[in-house]
Amino acid sequence: MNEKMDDRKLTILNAVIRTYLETGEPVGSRTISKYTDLKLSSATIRNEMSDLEEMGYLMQPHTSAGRIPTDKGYHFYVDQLEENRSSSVEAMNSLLIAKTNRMEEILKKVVKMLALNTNYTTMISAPSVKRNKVKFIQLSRINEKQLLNVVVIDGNVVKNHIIDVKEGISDEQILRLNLLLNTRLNGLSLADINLGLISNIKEEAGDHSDIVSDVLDTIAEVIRAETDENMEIYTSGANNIFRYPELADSQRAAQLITTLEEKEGLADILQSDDDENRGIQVYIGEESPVESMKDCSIGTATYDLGDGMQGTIGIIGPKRMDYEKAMDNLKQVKQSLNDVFKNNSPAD
Amino acid sequence: MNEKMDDRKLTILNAVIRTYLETGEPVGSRTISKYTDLKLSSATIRNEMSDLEEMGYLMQPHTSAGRIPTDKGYHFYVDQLEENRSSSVEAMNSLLIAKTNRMEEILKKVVKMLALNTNYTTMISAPSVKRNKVKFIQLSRINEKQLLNVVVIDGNVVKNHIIDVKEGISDEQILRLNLLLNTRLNGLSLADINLGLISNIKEEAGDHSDIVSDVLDTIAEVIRAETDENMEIYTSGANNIFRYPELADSQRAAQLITTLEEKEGLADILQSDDDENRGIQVYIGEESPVESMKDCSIGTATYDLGDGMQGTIGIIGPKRMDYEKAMDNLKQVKQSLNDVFKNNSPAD
DNA sequence: GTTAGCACTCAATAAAAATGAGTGCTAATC
DNA sequence: GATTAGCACTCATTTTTATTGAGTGCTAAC
Repeated sequence: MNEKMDDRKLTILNAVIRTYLETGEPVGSRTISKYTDLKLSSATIRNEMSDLEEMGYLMQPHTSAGRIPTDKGYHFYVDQLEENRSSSVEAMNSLLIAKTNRMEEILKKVVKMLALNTNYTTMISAPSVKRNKVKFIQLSRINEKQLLNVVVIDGNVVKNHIIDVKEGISDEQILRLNLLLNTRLNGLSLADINLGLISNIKEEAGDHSDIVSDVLDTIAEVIRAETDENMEIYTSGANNIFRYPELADSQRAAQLITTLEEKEGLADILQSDDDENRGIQVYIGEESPVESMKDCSIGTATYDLGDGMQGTIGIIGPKRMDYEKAMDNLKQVKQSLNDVFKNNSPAD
Repeated sequence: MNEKMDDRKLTILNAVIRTYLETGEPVGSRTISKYTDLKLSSATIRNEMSDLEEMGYLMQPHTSAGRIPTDKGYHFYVDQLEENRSSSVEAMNSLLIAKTNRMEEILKKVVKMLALNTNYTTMISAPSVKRNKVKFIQLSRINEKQLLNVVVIDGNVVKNHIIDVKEGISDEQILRLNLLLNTRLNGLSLADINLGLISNIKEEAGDHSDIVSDVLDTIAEVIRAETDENMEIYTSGANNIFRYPELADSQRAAQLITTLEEKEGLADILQSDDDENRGIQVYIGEESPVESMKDCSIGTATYDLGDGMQGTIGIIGPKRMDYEKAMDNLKQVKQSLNDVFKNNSPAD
């Protein structure tokens, strides 16, 4: 009963999976008997496949159909790939990326290119730093009743906000506030700015403590914006799900589209989990953290721009996706992003 | 042969269309005979419908089926509505909108709410001004080698950019540059900033003409970004297309999704066409400017924030959309947006 | 251990029949 | 002359039945 995975079984399992990836149809014993080198009759294959089914790698969609891989079967296949692969995708045209220097533009371009290359749906999360520190604060006058407040944090993320002031404020007072805010807040992270410090600063600010509140709100907002929870995420190639009949029926498609549009739970997939950044992660079927993607497979890779800034790229496809291609592409994009930003610090 | 549209025909036509809007099924004579007050037999209705078909308002999908409206029929119906309608949608919760003050957030929220309310796909274009003027320019030092350049234009659209400087620059020089740039450029539009002016400024800037170039580039970028061509557009409720079988088949759906994702041609629909801003525009079927929406109807309304800032809201649905509801909602959102911004100048 | 052979299963496809909503036309009625 | 009842006819849709064929499991022979 409890069979052991021998060499021949392995060959057959791989053949079945690879064939299924191509065709999307259950694959029968006769097909394999012809497809492989090992000259075995369909009957023998049949016995082996029966064993593989018992072992949990294959299954039949119904009594008298060929076999298709189970999630476990896919996983076995993917793990195998991961070991002895060498990327073969030609380098992405880095120039195309380097040309524009707005982070948002780059990410959109990358995710689009990836979707185009792979014919799958893709997503990318904007890089976010682990511990964001305030780098620079600037208040300046726009007119009598309005001030412009600019906050820059690590990674040159800039946030501006217009503050309405009721009573007049002199240029000198603005200067003083600038000095105060910068000396007290620069280099601090969100955690460092505690209530004691805040009331301290407000006291020093005197009349204009309300402006200080406003500035602090802005700081909180920009740092929060860079945190995992409301991570910026871009997607592309949603239409590609219609290439794969198993995902294209109204029910599933509507759910998927909704997920992608609302970006529900995508953050869960794209959070750059462990620092043990071991390359490429693959979620197959039920393993997906997101309900609407239980029929999909998802590949992710984390890219790193240095200074602790990192984000994640993801590819979403059917379970019978071309894992080799997907993984190669992920690896490639990851590398390209790392390279492009090595000597480059683009501002948003 | 050439019948005239009398009162009874009109009642019947309206009945047919209204019924079809509900059911999506071709509607037969017997249904109408029961549905309307005018006590007529199915046979009579049949004759009238036959006339209406000849006149181009109705058609049969196949020989022995009920009638469905033609594009012309829909149009007749919609035009009729437009005349004697009084909006009945309860006011959108303006507070919800007013709370946040980032334009982008507002638009996303509005378009989402609209999609939720109507169960159609919705879109909105960010308000753009016709003639953008520079309002405020600020250069400030981040550190030894970097300057932060902030440009504010009409409508409080803010753009910032970090400039790398090779050689050192003194605080005094920065002050001088600020003065120079502001005195020479404030209040000017893109068209006003010509080559003569540019070389003048550069000359005055002396050593730091390269910084001036950088600043000018930023100005060009921000003003260009606000122009019609790369108008910012937000969409929501793409998943709603799956509610309507006539749009939900893979073919059509994939095209629609692609259009929405890439925002191909949406700008054409949302351009706030004529200043003769006559309320609500409806494109039915073939009238759509976008290929993938030839099976849809599109309603648009232009909103106006004053100062010549205007954008457009749009609703995309099946041809048998609930025009009344859609138009009411458009009217309502338009009004709300106008109201909310009346005393409010949010910064992006 | 391998394979040929055979009975059996079952989704998918095709073909045939039944249904029923709706029409157009004609002749009778108001 | 407008309205209506009645009837034969059309045609998409649904239901039913048959046919096909890929694939399996099992057994017996090699």
